[in-house]
Amino acid sequence: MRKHVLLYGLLGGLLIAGLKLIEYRWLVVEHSVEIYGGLVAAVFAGLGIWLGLRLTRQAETVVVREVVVAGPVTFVRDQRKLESLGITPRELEILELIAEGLSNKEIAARVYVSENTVKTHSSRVFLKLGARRRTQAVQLGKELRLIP
Amino acid sequence: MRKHVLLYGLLGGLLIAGLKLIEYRWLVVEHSVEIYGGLVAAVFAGLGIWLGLRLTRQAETVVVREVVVAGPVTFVRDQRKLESLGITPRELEILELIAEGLSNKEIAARVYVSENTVKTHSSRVFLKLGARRRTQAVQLGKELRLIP
DNA sequence: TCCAAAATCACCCCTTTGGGTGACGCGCGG
DNA sequence: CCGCGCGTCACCCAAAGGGGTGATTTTGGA
Repeated sequence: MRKHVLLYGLLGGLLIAGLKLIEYRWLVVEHSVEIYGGLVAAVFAGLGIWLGLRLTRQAETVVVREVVVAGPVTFVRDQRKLESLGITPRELEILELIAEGLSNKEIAARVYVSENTVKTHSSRVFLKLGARRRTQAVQLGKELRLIP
Repeated sequence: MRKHVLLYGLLGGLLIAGLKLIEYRWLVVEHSVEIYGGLVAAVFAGLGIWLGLRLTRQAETVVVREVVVAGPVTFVRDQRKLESLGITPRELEILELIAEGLSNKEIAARVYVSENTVKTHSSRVFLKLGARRRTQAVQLGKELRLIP
């Protein structure tokens, strides 16, 4: 900004000097005042426009438009809810496998325990979730952010 | 833009007239030319700056920045997959209710049909999805973007 | 008007699931 | 050392789910 003012003043001074020269050398005629005024007006108007453009060049209005992008929603387990419900890690594991659509028998084979054990875990987790069916348990588990 | 030029000209004319008045009424003194030039320079410079600002006012730079927002992902049903699997609207409806954790009996009460009908629909939808259990059907339905 | 798809309902049979109870071992902290 | 929580397993029973077949009605379009 200060630089602009200095430049402005310098150019003005040079112009005045130039005009003085012109006035004393070959434009000392009648109506020279009008010509002089017109010249000054034109030059300074141009200078003003240039200066105005200069001043507002960096005055860019940055508009940040937020765009919702379907990003991979990172799943964060709600540990507090998990603890408040008293769901053990094993029970949660069984619930996850239930959510994958596996039967008790398949789950038993997956985690190397008997089907009866899987039934016990699932029964407990249903009790803690207040679910009557495994589909309901899955729905509740997802709602409560216990499983992805 | 044309308006600006006209305004500019008009103001310039008025200024000239004003200056003429000043010159002939009470500023007919020595060095009046310098004063005259200074005035013209100052006024036109101001005018130029104003004009420059005016012209560049609408030169806004819009920066679009994409921001990942964990927004509620709007569910869009995959109609093509639905058709390719030959799943009827009614069957889809039943699948949705299954996904909500309802039993066949509850679904029957909800849609005002017999439990046997619900069983038929669910059986068909399981067949079309290649699911053996309702939990698996739900999981597949969500994967295939048939249900939210 | 007639056909085909969709929707509806019923019955049988078997599997799976859910609920309840009881029991055993293991590890940890009082 | 004893209790407690957790994980494990077993058995029983009732309810729900799933597969198959067959049938009727509704409905939308050729």
